[in-house]
Amino acid sequence: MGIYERKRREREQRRSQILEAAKKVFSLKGFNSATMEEIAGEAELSPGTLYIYFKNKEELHTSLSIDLLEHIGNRINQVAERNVSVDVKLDTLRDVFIEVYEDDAMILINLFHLQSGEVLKNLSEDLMNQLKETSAKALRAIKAIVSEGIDQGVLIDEHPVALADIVWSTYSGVVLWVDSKRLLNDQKDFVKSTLKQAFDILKVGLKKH
Amino acid sequence: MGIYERKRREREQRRSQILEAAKKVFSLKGFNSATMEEIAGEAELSPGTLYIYFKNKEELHTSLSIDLLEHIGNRINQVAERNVSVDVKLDTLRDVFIEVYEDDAMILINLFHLQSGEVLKNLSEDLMNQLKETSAKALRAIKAIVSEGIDQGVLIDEHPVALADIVWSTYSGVVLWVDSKRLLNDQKDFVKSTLKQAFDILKVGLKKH
Amino acid sequence: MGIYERKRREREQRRSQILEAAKKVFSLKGFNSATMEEIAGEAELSPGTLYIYFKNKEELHTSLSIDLLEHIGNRINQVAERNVSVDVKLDTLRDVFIEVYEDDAMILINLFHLQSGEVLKNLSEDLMNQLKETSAKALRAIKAIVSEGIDQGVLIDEHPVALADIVWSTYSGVVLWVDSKRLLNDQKDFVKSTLKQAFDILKVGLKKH
Amino acid sequence: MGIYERKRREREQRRSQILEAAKKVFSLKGFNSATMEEIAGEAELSPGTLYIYFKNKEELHTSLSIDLLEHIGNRINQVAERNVSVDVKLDTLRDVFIEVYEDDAMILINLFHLQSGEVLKNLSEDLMNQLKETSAKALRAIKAIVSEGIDQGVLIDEHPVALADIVWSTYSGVVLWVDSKRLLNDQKDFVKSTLKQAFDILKVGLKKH
DNA sequence: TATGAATGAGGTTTCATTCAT
DNA sequence: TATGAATGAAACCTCATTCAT
Repeated sequence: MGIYERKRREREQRRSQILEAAKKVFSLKGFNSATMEEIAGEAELSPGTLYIYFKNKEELHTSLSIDLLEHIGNRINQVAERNVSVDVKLDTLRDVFIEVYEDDAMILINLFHLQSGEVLKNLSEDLMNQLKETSAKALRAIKAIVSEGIDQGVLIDEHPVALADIVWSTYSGVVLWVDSKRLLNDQKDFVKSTLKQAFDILKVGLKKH
Repeated sequence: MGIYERKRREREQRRSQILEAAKKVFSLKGFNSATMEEIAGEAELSPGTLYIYFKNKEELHTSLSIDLLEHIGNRINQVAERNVSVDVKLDTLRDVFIEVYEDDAMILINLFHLQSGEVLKNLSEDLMNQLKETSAKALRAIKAIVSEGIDQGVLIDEHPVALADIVWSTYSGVVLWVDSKRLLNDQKDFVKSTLKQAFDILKVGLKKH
Repeated sequence: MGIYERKRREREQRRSQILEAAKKVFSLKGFNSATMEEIAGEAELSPGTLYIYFKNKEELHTSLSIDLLEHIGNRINQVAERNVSVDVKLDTLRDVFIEVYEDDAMILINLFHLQSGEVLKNLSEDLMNQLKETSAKALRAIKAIVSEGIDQGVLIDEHPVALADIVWSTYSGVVLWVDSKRLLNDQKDFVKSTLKQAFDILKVGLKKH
Repeated sequence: MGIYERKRREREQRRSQILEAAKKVFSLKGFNSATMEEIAGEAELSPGTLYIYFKNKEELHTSLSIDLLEHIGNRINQVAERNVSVDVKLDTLRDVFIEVYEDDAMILINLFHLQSGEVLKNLSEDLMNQLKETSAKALRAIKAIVSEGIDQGVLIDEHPVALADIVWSTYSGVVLWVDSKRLLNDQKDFVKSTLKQAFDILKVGLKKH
């Protein structure tokens, strides 16, 4: 391995190290209460180093979101490309959503909160584009499934982009709301079961009757 | 009018004056970027005065949310009490949601963001309870409609509380997501049309087949 | 009773009412943490009213101190004027000090803390003079006893003013120190017993041998 | 000198720099009127830097007191360990007290004022313990001298802890009272002479007759 | 005289970000 | 590249005091 390659890997590894730490701290404290110093400490690095790899706090946070979005997009694409019926695909999509939630509940919640304009203001154009693209990709993956259903006459005859939005909205809505209900009312965690139920209902609603 | 009554009205009016200003500034800047000084300026009052009427920034923000939640709850109750079929009630519920969004988009968005635990930490127990209660009330109103449908054998045979959660989740999900899509992609505002579509699909999904 | 006389009495009573409340609150919270609003509340009056009777917070606090100083001065004078030996007078003086401490520990402590220049800066010249005079009066009363002892050849041959200062210093020193020891070390209240002991030792030290 | 050692020294120096500035400003204005910004200015540092070295204003002030207390404790211990008579030790103790006053009058006065519970509220448990321990150490040093005298039958047969309290009380009492007399009556500074006199009297009072 | 809502200056503190080493 | 001490702007909030009623 050449010296250049080794350097590149080291850089890559540092980046991951920081992202891992950031994930932990953001999950625990939320965006505003998390401090760069704390993230640096968690990553066993100094605050200054964080700024070598990420332009600012917003970009660090957004990078996390992009990574998760990318992961979600990939998983959905896998579903879309499988050689099964649309009906099964919708069920599998639902299960992917649940699985992602189970893996990384807090980051997912933060991702949906990022949908607030407030955090997006300090992003560099570059990262903003990346975020847009990754987000769009995930949506396109959903749209692919929906489109297939429409083409086969299985799903209702609507604009597939709009339907994909509704699928995604249902996802974020359930996650945010049921999670916050837990905070407000000290209830148990019903996110998974509610997600399942919501998507079962949604599937019926989407079907041509 | 007695002096006592006049004083009470003046107080009430000051409070509204502050809430009105806060609504404007929070809508424009979001919770964190909005400053108490700016809100005070907008209300043509001094910063100190804000703290006579509201214990801190969080409580001022939450008061806005409570007011809106109360309004929503009332509107839903009106729907629930009408002497029409469940089918019509669901359509009217959808229209109420759309109407509320049209009246006060930014505050509604802030309300849904409040579902993040971060803002809830500095609330007095009193206001917290008020928030919980108002929130629960709105949910109960939805549940009433759903329960009626279940009892009449029109809607699917599920726990009405869970169904109410799903209805509300759909609402918050669509509002947050489609709004953020606008921010991300500079698209036009599709919230209203998407809300309509989402609830039409949801209604079908909820129906017994 | 004429209307003028009644008004005067009412004023007097309001003043006492405020002083009483201030004593309570200052004792509980100390000078800085006590707020004018809280004192007003305790006196069942409005904040504004306090400023009719006292120019500012410092003057209100100082008025309390002056009242206590006056009381101490009177009690010492009673001792000085009694027809008993200097030896007995010194013992009685000691007992007066202990008694005053028992009656109003916190105000006495505040009085000694007032000896910090910080509180004295906002006083009107008028009140400052009053404070000086009352303070000097109490000291003169002690000096009278000490002088008598010197004249009779019972006490050591020193400047009586200096000796009076030492007596008073011992008083304030023990009260402040033993009280703070309680705060620091959660010890029991040894002020009274230590006062007794300190003055017994002091008496021996003052005596001509 | 290694890099680690140099860094440590730099840190140490910064700390001293801040303490020095704080001493100046607290002495001039007293605890409440002194502002962190002013101290920062005096130290030619930014306000934020102060908070790297001291948790808050109270801790900065208390650190000054602890340093002085430590110094006093050391000086007394030197006296206690000398190979001279108790009588000489008591005289030397008195001279140490006077010397400390001469070196740092204002900080000593602030130290005695710290004995007010008000300032102690924001202290970390750690610093609180440090304060307690340093304070106890100084007292123990006095107690050692007194105990020796009691054991040798030179001093009166009392609990040495109580006697140490009385010695310390006399110190703080004279310093605070005579200093405040200067403020009140614009008198000259009699603290040193009064201290001398007070301890001479005290010594006689403590002696077995 | 009494009220008490309103004022607004000013203080402490936090923390993202920089930069000399 | 990595460090981490230093920065300094800016925010929240308090509360003594005022003044129109």
